[in-house]
Order: sequence, then structure tokens, then C-alpha cells
Amino acid sequence: MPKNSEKSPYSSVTIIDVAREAGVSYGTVSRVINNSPNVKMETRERVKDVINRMGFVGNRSARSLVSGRTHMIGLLIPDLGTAYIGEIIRGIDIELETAQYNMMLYTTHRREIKESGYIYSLIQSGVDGLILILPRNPANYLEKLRSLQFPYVLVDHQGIDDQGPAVGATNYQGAYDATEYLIGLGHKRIAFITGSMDLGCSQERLAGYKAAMKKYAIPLVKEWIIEGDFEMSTGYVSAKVLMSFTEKPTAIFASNDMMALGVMNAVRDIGLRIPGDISVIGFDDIFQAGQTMPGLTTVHQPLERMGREATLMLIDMMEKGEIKTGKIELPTRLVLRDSCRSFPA
Amino acid sequence: MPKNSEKSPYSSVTIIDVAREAGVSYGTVSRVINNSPNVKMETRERVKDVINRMGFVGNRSARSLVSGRTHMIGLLIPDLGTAYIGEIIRGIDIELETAQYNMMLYTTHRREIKESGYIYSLIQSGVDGLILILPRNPANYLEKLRSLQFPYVLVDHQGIDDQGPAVGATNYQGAYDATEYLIGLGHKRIAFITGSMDLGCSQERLAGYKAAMKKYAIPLVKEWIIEGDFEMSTGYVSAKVLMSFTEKPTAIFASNDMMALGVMNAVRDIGLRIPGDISVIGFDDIFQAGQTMPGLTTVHQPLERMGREATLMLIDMMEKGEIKTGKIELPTRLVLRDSCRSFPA
DNA sequence: CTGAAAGCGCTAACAA
DNA sequence: TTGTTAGCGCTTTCAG
Repeated sequence: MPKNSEKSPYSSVTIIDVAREAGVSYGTVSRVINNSPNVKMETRERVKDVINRMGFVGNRSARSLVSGRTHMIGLLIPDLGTAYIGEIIRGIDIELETAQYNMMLYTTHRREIKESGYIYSLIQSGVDGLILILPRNPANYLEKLRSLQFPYVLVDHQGIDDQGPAVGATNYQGAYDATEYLIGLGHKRIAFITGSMDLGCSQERLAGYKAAMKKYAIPLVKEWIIEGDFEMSTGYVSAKVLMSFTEKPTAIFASNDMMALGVMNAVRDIGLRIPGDISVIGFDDIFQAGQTMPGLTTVHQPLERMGREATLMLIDMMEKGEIKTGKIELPTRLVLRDSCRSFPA
Repeated sequence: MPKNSEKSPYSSVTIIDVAREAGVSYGTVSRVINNSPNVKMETRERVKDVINRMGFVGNRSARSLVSGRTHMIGLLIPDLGTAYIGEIIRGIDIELETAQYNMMLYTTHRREIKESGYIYSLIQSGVDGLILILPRNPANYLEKLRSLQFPYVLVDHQGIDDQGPAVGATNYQGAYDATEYLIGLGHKRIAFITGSMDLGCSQERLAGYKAAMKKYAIPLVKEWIIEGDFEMSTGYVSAKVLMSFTEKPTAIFASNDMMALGVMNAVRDIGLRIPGDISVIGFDDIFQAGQTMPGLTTVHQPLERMGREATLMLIDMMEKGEIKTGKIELPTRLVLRDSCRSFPA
């Protein structure tokens, strides 16, 4: 017999206590808790009163043990600290709360996911489903997940995998729109700084840029397309390079806001003005984009909404017990601030 | 009898299956799992083999139900997306992993914690302990936590509460050191932009600045002390104000890096140079501080280490079952980059 | 060193 | 409408 003496004193009240206090069997208490229709109104009220009075809160472990479900989902992310992921999580949080689920957080901290059994152990650690925000393609895990028929959703994932359920944004269209906007402003000499090219989103954004340029018959200048990596310092350095050419661009389109911020700093350091001398446009619409002077015109990604949609999909799968496939792409939107102006003025 | 048919197929193997396969009782399997010494080496090996072969992973709910412990801690934070919190979480993560604990994430998303019973429900949601990263003082929750003898640790908390266990940084000393550094460089006209003054850390930093100024008998200029709020845009605006004075400061000390970044942008926009015309110093040492051009000299907060220490404290409390008190203050450290120079040159 | 078995708190089937 | 009860998978005591 286990020592039931020094059990956590925080969850002391059980349904048995409630049952005794309310003068019913503990099965009835269970029914009340689970909103079973088969309880007389009067009894239900009485039990509820006792529950409140005694401060009863169900024991999760016991519930999970018998029901086989934990009402927890696992969220696997590479790292925190990027505003980007925070936004997505906010969306996840919202839907989780209304659906009464909890979230376990797992971070890979950029290191490649360790053992091949990692995901497997996540599953076994007792979550009902998994949301993965892993830009790089973790192909083998997805395979395992699929073969186990375990509910999962990918967020903003850009790998080879195209079977599992996923939600992303219209990277191609967003970049196309931004480029078209610059062109509409009269710009022809538009430089582009890419993201990390091993990511699908970077490729899509580049493709969107190229497509718009092509559409308006503006020839691409090889030197004006610089390979970046989403880091601010890279934006800075790239802008310096671009501005050192005798043939300078009049607008710079960075594949994310952080690089655009770096571009803005570089332009300032050179002694040029934004948007007076050069227009700058970013991608993501992170919080800081609206904080700079001038405000950064950028392509908004509906990150919060992506988190919400993903969560909704996951919950649906978990409740219905069926695995879906197919990717949702949420629309991006151009946010006009003050970092671009028409050219020539 | 509950339907045990469509149970999660992900955790099908139980100790009973293992026991049968290994030809022992399931009590013995349990002993092997829990590293009980009372198992013959040979038996232990055989069971372990079967465990691996069958891919057995213990059922958490069942374990928790009988042991009364979940091996999960709860982390309550205001919001994500601030690099600041990401760093702390990284530290927490590291220690949690070595101690084999999992983390449930709860975000308040800036809104005031809802019902007064919120913390209580966190506790009941089945975590063994709580880490709170809540700059504002949630006094009543702490009281409840203490009265319940529930293990918790505060991180970087700056409220009235001084009883519970907490880990923070030497805000006063850090600000003092930074100010002293500027003075040592020859600066006398040093402006200061505060953080949100309802936070203890902001007050401590201001006090550190004032103390250093006093120590070197430099009179404070009221107009040069501007009340800020940790936002980049506020740094920008404040710097513009400061530079509009006929009597201008030669150095600006911002209470955090984000505001310092705003200051740098403003100075650039005015057409002045950093550090040529004006020195800038920040606080926090966020990732971006090393990414700017020039690099931002700042006061490093050992955020990751704060997370680690807090976690260690919490684990200790949970394992020993005793509540400790007392705050740990981890030392800050001045990080010299290129945003300050001696004055006059 | 090992087996047997009593629960942990709860859900859900079965009776009544 | 309610009470009764068999487990969920596991830990831990008690015998042996």
C-alpha cells in the first residue's frame, strides 16, 4: 500500500469527499463534473455547491488515466526570443484556452533534434497532439508521426513534407505584392536581400520578387540580389554593399524586418535618408516595424491567426480522432508606413 | 467497465506486457524502471532488454496518480516575444532537462491575471512547482502560494514581496557601474532615460545612476533625466528631446537596450555620430545589442543564469518538500562595445 | 530477490 | 435518476 499520508496537500479534496458531504454516491459527483444529463437538477445544484464550498478540483492524472486523454498538447519550437514565434504562440494560446487545453513547451534550442526517438518520447510524455514550428524539414519525425496516426500540425513549415496538415502564409504573393508596390511607386532599381535559402519561405519570397519584376519587364540585376540569413547585421552589411555600387538601387526589399532594420541603420550611417534617398521594405511586420522612425513598410504575416488556425485544426483532429492532410495558406497583407516613397519624387 | 478498446495506440505497451514477455511479475518490472536496488542483475538486464525491444514507455498519468507527483513545473509569464524572456526560459529549460522535468507554459498576455483563483487552478492543473516571471507585483497570489506551502520561485521580480524565494540581478550596481564607466571616460553631462517607474528594477537603475553621479560630485540636471517605459520609440523621442536642448548631454544612458536602440536611431537621424558626437549605453545586453553598428555598450544581465538558478532552487524545494525564502541577486556585468568614447576626445 | 495485491482518483458500464 | 463497481497503469508494501 502506498503511503497516502504526505500526498500533495493542494489536491486533497476528492470526489469521494464531495460525495460524502453532498450525501450522494461518488458516481453522481462524477456525472455532475462531466455534465452528464442524467442528474436531477436539484442534486446537480447541491453537488455543485459542495464542490465550490470545498474547493474541489479534479485530479488530472486520474482523469487521464481512465480516459486515455490528457487534454494537453505539446508545442515544439526551435527557440524563443524571436518575436515571430511569440505571435504564433499567442494565437495558439487563445484557442487552447477556449478549448480548455494546456500546453507543454519543448524547445530544441536550434540544436538538431537529438535522438531519433525524440518525437516519440514527446508523444509518450502524454500529450494528445503536437504543434510543430520547425522551419527546417524534420522529415523522419513527420514520417513517424504519420505512421503512428498521431495528431500534429505544422506551422509555417517550408520543407519537403506536403502530406501532413500545415498552416502557412502566402510568402510568394506577399513578396510579389511588395515588389509590385515599389514598382507602382516608380522604382525600377529594386534590390532584394534573401532569407536563408535552405528555407522554403525564402525561396518563395525570392520567387515572388522575381515574378513581379518579370511581370513589369524590369530586368534583374544580379548584384542587387544578395543572399542573406534573416539577421539584422546581414541587412546592415548588405545595404553597405549595395550602396557602394556606382549603379545603386533606389529601393531595397529585405526578406524580413530584422534585415530591413539593419538596412535602415546602414543607410542612416552612410548619411542618406529614408525614404528620401532610398525606399526600404521588409517582411513579417514584427512589433518593432511600427516603432522605427520612419515606420517600416512591410508585408504582414498573420502569425497570430496562423497559430489559431493550427490549433483549431489540431483540436479537431484530436476530438474526431482522425488525421487530416492538406496545407492552409493564410494571406499576407502589405502594411504601408513611411519607409517608401515614389521615385522619382 | 470503461471501453478500453480505442485507447491511444501510442502507449499500448504496459508493464504487464513487459512482465509477461520477460517472465517476471509486473512488480519486478516496476522495480527495474525505478532503479530499485532489489533486483538481481540478471533479471534486471532481461527486463531492460524486453523494455527496449517492446518500446515500452511508462504511462505518466498512472505514475502521477500513485506517486502524487507529475514531474511537471508550470511557467507563468506575461508574454513571449521579448528576447528577454526567451533567454530566461533557455536557462530554465537546461536545468529542467537534466532533472527530467517537463514544463507547462501559461501566458497572461499582459492582461491582468483574471480570477483570483487563477494561480490556484494552475496548482491544481497538476504541476509540482511554479516559476513566475512577473515583473509587477502579484501580491495576493504569492500570499496564497505561501499559505499553501506550494513550491514557487520568482524570477526578476521587483515588487513588494520580499519573503518568497526569488532570483534577480544587481540592477543598482549595474547602473552604477555603467555611469561610473562614462564618468571615467570623462563625461559629466550624462543623461538618463528611466524604465517604467512602477517597476522596482527601473527604480534601482535610476538609483544606481544617481549614486554614481553623486559619488563623483556631478550635479544632476533635472531635464536630463527622462521618464521612459522600455520601448524603442520612447528612446527615440527622448533622444530627440535631449538633443534639442541648448545644453546637450554628451552621453545617454538608457535603462534598457531597446530604448538605447531608439536613441541610436534618433542620433543618426539628427545627423550626429555614435560614439563620435555622443556616447550611448544600454542595459540588458539583448542579442541585438551586439548586432548594431557600432555595437552597443551595455550592462549584461545574466538572464540564462537567472533561469537556471531559479530552476535549481525550485527543484530543490520540490524534491526536499520544504519551502525556502530569500532572494538571490546575480551580478550584472558591463559589456564594452563601441558606442561610447572618451570625452573630450 | 521476487510475487502478490492494495489502492491512487476517476470514468463509465451495469443495475436498480 | 442514482448507486455500485470494475478497471485505467502504476508504485509500494508485505510475504515469502
